Amino acid sequence: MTLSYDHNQSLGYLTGLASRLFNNLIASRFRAAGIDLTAEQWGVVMLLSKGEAVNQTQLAELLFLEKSSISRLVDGLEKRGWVERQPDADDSRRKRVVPTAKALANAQQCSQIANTVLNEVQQDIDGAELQQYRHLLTHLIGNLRDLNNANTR
Amino acid sequence: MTLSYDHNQSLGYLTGLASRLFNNLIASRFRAAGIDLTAEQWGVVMLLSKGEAVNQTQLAELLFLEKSSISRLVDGLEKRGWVERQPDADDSRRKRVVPTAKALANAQQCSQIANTVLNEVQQDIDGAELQQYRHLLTHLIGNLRDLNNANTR
DNA sequence: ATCATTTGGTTGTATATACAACCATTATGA
DNA sequence: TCATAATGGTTGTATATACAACCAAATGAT
Repeated sequence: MTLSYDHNQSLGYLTGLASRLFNNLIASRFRAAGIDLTAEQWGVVMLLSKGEAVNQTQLAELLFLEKSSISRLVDGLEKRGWVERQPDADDSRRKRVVPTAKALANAQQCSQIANTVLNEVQQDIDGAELQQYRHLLTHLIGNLRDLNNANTR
Repeated sequence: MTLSYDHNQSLGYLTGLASRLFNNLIASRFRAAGIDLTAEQWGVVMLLSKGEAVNQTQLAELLFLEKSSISRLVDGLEKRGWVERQPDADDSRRKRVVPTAKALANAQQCSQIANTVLNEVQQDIDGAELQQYRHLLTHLIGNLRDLNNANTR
């Protein structure tokens, strides 16, 4: 059967593949360094360590994830001792997600590993091209968000 | 805490986000068209419909997925009636994964939907830029594959 | 003040995926 | 030919994620 759709040229497919490879690589580097953290979990720990988020709703907004996904991500992090859920004094529905001492002690090293991976992946690519690439990627994300929202509403 | 790592500029994070948005959008368009297929499943049905793969090992190679992931993907497709597992005459370990009549009848429409999504996502982007982008993305995937393999071996 | 709505989170359920252990079958080499 | 290795798949287990249904607390409108 002949289909006009060409998977290997499809941005959707290529992007998904790159994403998986990225996450796998980060996870395996963390593992090798004795850090029990997935790429996705690192995103959360990072935001919390930087103080860019203090509760789950904020995490969901920053990471563009469903609140239920955040809930489970935080479950995993709590189980592994990277974060703790604490009650919020102002609003008892809210839960403060606080990085533990372990998180704060390891964030720097994790950050370095993540940066190293990034540098290795980009090593043979021209900086200006990369800038251009990131710019277009961000643009695509904007389009995708709009299209997804258009469907929902 | 100050970390050198900048998530919102990180290719890993951005790529993962784009990937999710892509898959969600495709899935929701299929759903809207009454097609019970995820973006990932579409990849399999597409390869089978085009005759680019006939067994699970080939699917795994083309999609860069673990054989166990393919196994489950095919389970889902079989359950929904898109494919059938058939014994291979030459090698009884192998299983032929054959698209059903339903798959063949719907592949064209799926292909169109996937193409439409792609076009909408890229609509306001210059063709040459897009070409450049895809080229770099493919390059990045190559680097990621090398790095992942270097870790494994 | 009261009732309806919104908000912050959790839980049930389903798919996507990796990794490791396993099973059966085929291929290889001594 | 027989023992060993390689191959093709499946299954157990764990995480990531979406969506829908749900609960409790806070907000708002009358």
